[in-house]
Amino acid sequence: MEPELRLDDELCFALYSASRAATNAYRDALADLGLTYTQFVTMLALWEDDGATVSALGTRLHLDSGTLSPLLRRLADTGLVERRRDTVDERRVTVHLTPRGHEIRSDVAQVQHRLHASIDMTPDEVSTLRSLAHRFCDAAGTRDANP
Amino acid sequence: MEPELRLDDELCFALYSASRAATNAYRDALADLGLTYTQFVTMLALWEDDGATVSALGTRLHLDSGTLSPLLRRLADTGLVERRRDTVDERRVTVHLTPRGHEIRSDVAQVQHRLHASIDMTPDEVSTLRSLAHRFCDAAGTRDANP
DNA sequence: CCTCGATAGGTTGCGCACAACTGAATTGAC
DNA sequence: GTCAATTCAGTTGTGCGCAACCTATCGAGG
Repeated sequence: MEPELRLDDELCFALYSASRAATNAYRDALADLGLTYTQFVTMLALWEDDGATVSALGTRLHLDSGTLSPLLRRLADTGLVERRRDTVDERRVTVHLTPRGHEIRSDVAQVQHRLHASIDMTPDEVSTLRSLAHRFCDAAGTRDANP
Repeated sequence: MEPELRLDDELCFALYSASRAATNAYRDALADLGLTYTQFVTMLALWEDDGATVSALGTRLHLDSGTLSPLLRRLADTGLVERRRDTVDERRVTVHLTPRGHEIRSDVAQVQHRLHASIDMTPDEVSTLRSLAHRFCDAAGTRDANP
């Protein structure tokens, strides 16, 4: 007498599978550049906003310091970014691209272009999927704060 | 001179964000039932196919034994499933729902129903998003084995 | 000043995901 | 029948993702 609960009918499972499929599609190409998937999206955020604070990156990527702190340490270890304690407000840490961090941008763009081309979906489908995913994000992200 | 590389234009980031938003939406309700998100989808698979082998679950969920082995151990520890070494082929392990594993199905169905209702999207949008996500999965999942 | 609350970033612990590997069981070629 | 290749589940190691917690710093009110 249960309603559905069919795995393939669940939107959440479709998104979960699609997200991991995307991550896996990127894995090898990004590994050649010494990046993981999350490090890659963090670099995307930094190419848009070099010198952002850790919390600004967290807002942009929906990640908290528990994820970002060690991730940024690894990006610093591999020489792609540099972390500086803000002199005005010493609680803040700003993240800056190194020359090498700027350099790999074109390599990453190539990887992107190659993977986009290999996906057998029309531009319309891709566009619809992307905007619906954003809509879902907004709809699900509105946490009800009922006191 | 770089193409785009805008975070919000990237399909992969939209899927990655949406997937995590879904997981987060489920987290609290599932925690009340003693489940994590991956354990929840594993239970969905088992309610469809009780007694499946570990590798069958892996195929269904796109997960490998490195993820499933410890996960199934935890589900066994909490008394929701039982693992049995197949007597015919002793390499195989079959996973069986316990009475408690069957019991919580209705609770999980309620959680699902509640969360589905709280998403502010039309049935059409949900349906389109789900089928496009499946399409993306298939398109990205086809790994090219070029020797 | 000084305290109090809020904020920023870091650490710890747990549970995924996945690669790489291990060992046991089975299958296939001969 | 024997042995090499394959299959299956499990283990190890790394890197997220997130909750819970910690410390240091800042800002406002007294």
